[in-house]
Amino acid sequence: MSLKHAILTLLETEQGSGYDLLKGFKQRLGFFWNASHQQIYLQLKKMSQEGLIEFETQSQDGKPDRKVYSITKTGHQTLIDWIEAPVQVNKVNDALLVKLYAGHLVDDTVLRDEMALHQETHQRMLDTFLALEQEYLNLPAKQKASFDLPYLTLRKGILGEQSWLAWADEVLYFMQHKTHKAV
Amino acid sequence: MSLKHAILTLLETEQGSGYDLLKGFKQRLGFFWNASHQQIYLQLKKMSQEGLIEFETQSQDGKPDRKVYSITKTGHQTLIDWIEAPVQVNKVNDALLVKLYAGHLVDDTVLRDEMALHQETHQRMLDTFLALEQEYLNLPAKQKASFDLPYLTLRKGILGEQSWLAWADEVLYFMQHKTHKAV
DNA sequence: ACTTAGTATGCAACTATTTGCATATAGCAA
DNA sequence: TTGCTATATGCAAATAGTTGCATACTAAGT
Repeated sequence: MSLKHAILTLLETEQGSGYDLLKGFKQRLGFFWNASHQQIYLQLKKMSQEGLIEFETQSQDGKPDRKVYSITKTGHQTLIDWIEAPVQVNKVNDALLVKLYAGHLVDDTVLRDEMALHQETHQRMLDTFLALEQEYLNLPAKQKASFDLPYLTLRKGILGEQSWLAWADEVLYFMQHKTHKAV
Repeated sequence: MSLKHAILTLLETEQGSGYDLLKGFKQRLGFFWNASHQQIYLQLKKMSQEGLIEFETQSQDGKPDRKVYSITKTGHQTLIDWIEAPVQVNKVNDALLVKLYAGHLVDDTVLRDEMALHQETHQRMLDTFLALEQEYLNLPAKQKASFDLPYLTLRKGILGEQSWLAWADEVLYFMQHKTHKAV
């Protein structure tokens, strides 16, 4: 399980509430780790029971209390131990490819429309990543050095999306070609 | 849930036992859908209760009985309905990237060793996919046409692995560069 | 003789994730 | 004033996936 370790990673940089972590997942780890708010709040509860993190309650006017979590020494060591133990190569379970595999069962337009939808999303993600890359590249050298490892994860996002889009071009080219023949 | 639909996809081509499906996942859908034997047998049981598939028991000498499953009309329609309804863009949860993100907490060699391990696996996968591609390209035109959609999924595997390896080169180059400076 | 890999199926317990519900306030736009 | 987005937290039920165990026979290698 790595949601635990992803949370520890975020809290290692700075303390925050469940809501802060949710934003952290969306903005900082979003292209390689996804988690819903339900998952995060439940996990935070478990982790504070295990002593990996601790929290302080901040009361606020009108709004519900904010629980600000921070990492403990045990949590810090748990994170290091996890990083040092090898993990399995990531498993892929991609429903779109299952659909394509069985695509002969449906009309071509069905697949083309769905491919186009996914293409838009991936293009938007690539644009976001490229903008983040520009931000990074414009930083002064000293700050750049402190974000070097996160930058490498961003590069994964960029290369991954570019590869996805290159593949989509192949698929859509092929489908148009096939349709022309059929007509 | 798509394990159900991945199974229907395999049974749509030809009937088979749980063990046959396990091999089908490893050989045919392995680079975009992974499932353990425990998952498959349980799912087959549920799906036959739902009427999506049916089975015939074949007794064998010495070995346990083989249950040969085939898709029903309901199952066939369920698969088509699923293909026609859009699915979400695939979510990524990649532990290796979480590790890299928090990599400043450990010695550089830890990350480099783990990257090298993953690199080997991805290289082996790419080699397998390229061999499968050659097999496909050497088929006579008629057979080629009947495997065109599965071939597109194979292309995804090839482009994906090439992209992964290109990224790994960036990461390892960066890490060596950093080490030289530190020494 | 012993071990390993392959064929063949399955249950049980646990862990992880999704979906739906529930509450409560504030600001902004149509 | 109605709806949408954002802030802020959480429970409950269902579904999905992993890990460990269990059985039983065959064939090939050491």
